[in-house]
Amino acid sequence: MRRSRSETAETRERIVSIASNKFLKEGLAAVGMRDVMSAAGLTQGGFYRHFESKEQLIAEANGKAFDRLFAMFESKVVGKSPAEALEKIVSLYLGQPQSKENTYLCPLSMLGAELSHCDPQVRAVATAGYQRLVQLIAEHLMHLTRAKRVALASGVVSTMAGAVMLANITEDKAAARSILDNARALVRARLSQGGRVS
Amino acid sequence: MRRSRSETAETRERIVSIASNKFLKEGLAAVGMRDVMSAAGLTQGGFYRHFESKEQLIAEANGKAFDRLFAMFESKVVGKSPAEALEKIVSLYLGQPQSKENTYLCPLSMLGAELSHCDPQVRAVATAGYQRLVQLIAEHLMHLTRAKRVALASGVVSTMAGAVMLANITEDKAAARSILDNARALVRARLSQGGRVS
DNA sequence: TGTACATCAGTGAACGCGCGTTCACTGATGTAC
DNA sequence: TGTACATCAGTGAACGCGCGTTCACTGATGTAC
Repeated sequence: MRRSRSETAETRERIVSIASNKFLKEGLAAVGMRDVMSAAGLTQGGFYRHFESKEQLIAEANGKAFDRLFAMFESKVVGKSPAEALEKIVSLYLGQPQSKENTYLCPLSMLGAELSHCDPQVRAVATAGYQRLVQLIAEHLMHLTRAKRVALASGVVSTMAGAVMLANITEDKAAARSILDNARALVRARLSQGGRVS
Repeated sequence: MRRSRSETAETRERIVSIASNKFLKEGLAAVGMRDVMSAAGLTQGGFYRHFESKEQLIAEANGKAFDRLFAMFESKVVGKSPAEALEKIVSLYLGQPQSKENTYLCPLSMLGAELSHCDPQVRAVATAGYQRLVQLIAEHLMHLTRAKRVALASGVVSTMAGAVMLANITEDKAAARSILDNARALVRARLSQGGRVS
């Protein structure tokens, strides 16, 4: 039975949102269309009224995940000094594996290599998310040329994404924690020298 | 038709070796038993004469990938000073996405999050590989207590694994290269200050 | 050492299953007059 | 504003497919005497 425009739009958003959470927690391959649709209170067949394919849903779900992540970062950082903001962003990013709510997760670290086997549309979303993360870090750095800020931020993002990914693989919680702590220490040490090479 | 003991052992090794390459390049989910067996010149049914399940093959294939990687590192590093050896290992690790042969790849960066959804056996192999990599880096560091060397090495491994993972997602080769270069610069800067926090 | 038998590596068809996707159908919503 | 019709969101069965795994069978290898 046909739904109103607003209902249709809400349903679509709900599907993307639920899919986003499921993909981030269970991986792209492990989540099927039936899983997503039934979690949204719908049946399988309705999926293709909203999306062309699973790949399209993956692309949109990851776009949404990035949007949520950055909105959360910005909300937690308003009014802070650049140094404090940077510290906060790093803490929030590295806190992903231990966060209780689990609602703000980064596709780069949660899906990682799986993204590299997706179609160009999905990879473009992932690459854009990566660049946005680098920009966010870079704009809180000081005393450097723009190019050097971006270069430093890029390294920091690699460290953070790698640490979260590795922490998720580790079953031992203490070991996972120390991976995150060590990444944090490395980032902090590198940032506190302000990009200088000794 | 039954094979001799040595033939059987060779066949088993060949299957693991081929599986290892395929998993690293295509991902765990994308590689099927038929793919592996036919690439080894065999038919699907024979698989279960050698392995109990796909998960067991994944565990052994990743174990083999780590063994190959570390053997390669050691062979390229013999007779070098600790500092040179460290530089070489970092270069080799970060060179994975651009290497022509593609025979020495690290499961951590090539499979990443996919490993965190595997069974405990596979995750244990991945965790052991991670620790081995940390040890390898740590033992080439100087002027620090053992605990500090391990902590620093852990951060370096996060950076390298993250950078390779991110570079693989990026379709633009120049962008991928700069991710790797920036990671390398960060690692180098951090190592050259010898673990000090300024 | 030679013979008789048990073992088992490898074959290829088949199993059950869940996947992504399609389809005919329903009935409320949107549109045209 | 009211009526008649077209649209289309959602349903649930069905499709084809490839997956991991099993199985009866073959025949060379290994073992026991």
